[in-house]
Amino acid sequence: MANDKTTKAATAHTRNRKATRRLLIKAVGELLAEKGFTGLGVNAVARQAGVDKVLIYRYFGGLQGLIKAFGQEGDFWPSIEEMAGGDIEFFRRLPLEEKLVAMGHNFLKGIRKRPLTLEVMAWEMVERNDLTEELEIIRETRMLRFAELFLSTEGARADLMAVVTIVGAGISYLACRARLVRWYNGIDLNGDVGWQRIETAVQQIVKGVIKIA
Amino acid sequence: MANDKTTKAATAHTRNRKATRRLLIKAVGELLAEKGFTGLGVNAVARQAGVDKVLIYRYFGGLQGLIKAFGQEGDFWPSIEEMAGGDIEFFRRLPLEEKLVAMGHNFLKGIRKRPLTLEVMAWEMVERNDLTEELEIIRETRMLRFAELFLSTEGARADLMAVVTIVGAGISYLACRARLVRWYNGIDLNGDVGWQRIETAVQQIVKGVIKIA
DNA sequence: TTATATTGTCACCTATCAGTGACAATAAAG
DNA sequence: CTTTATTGTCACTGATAGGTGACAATATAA
Repeated sequence: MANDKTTKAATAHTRNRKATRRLLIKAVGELLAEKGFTGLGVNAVARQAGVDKVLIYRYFGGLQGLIKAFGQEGDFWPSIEEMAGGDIEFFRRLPLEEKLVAMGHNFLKGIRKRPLTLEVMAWEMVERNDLTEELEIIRETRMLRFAELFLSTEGARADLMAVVTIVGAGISYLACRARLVRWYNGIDLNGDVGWQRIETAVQQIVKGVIKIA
Repeated sequence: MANDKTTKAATAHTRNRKATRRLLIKAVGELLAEKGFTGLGVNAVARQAGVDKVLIYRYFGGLQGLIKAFGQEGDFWPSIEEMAGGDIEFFRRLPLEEKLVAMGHNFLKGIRKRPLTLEVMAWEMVERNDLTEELEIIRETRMLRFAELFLSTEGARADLMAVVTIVGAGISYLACRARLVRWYNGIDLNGDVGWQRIETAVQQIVKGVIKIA
């Protein structure tokens, strides 16, 4: 009772700059996962890391710098390989329709298993900062590169990129929203049944759009 | 310089409870539009309304109550009539494909012209409170009612509701995101050209899905 | 006019925020 | 061992947050 100050036991007497930096970066991830970005401040991060907040300024120039460093260490978006399902050569030989379906499936799976990404996506809706901007750039370039590599639009009458955008945005929205709210249009976003409906609908969309094209 | 305290001139000496309530509710909307919900606190709202913050507690029991009252006064979602394009009887007689296209068009138009709705949608991604919960309920029941009224699924092989969900979620995501970020998958969300691509893609999706069904 | 309940103002509380300066403890270089 | 630069702790500031109690100004009812 008497000494309740050390919420996280300040065992960072190690006098090791690199280790302390890691502690701080780790603390950002932990806080982001536990409380979301609303509880992300200099004081909170320092407390979580069990380190004095002044070191955030010394080592990162402030919270922005720390957040940026955090962003550079993270695996936030599915890689191109992951989006392709692992085997890029195999993927390349698939017919366009199957490519798109696999892409939807892998993207959905990829972001749903990354809680920090969902958190940051929600953040992007609200505020711009070093982290969200950097992640925007990564996602943007990666998607464009992916399209360039695999989504040949020759002879396609449909605007494939726009369709992919809507579907991707829809998946992002639903996955992000599912963190806090269970139902959307009567679909249960907390259960596998609901997500199966979403995946099937993606398949149907792809199939239909390809038929047009 | 000397007296800089009255940011909004405290002319609410009127001693009129109803009028003061209105001032406070209006201030919520103004702040939400100007600064987003991050700057939405007891102090800020009171300052914006030119009224003492204690009245928020007296008249609304706190910020939550005020926000709830704000939600009840607002026109946040397109009405069923608006979604149908104005003339419900005319809409009812349209073929399913055209219904869906019109619905997408009207929904997109309806939320893009409601900046407060976009703000609250971003809020929903981050936090649950009286306002977001109430708006969830309104949207959910309204969408289900709309589907029940117009989207007869007899003989449809596709899961129309799931498709509508993805497209609606995608539109919501893009509209909401466009407040802060301009580009998404190389589509310019600040210009009409980009949004035209989105609308056309919605048409293509609908057309394709109907063909399957 | 007087008594009462309502409306609004003000001063103040505690907690927390971002940020800084001073200083002790330690490691590394000489 | 001594000097020096680094690492980490601590105490503080000024600003702002949510929240409350006391009191003045006013309208209303008697």
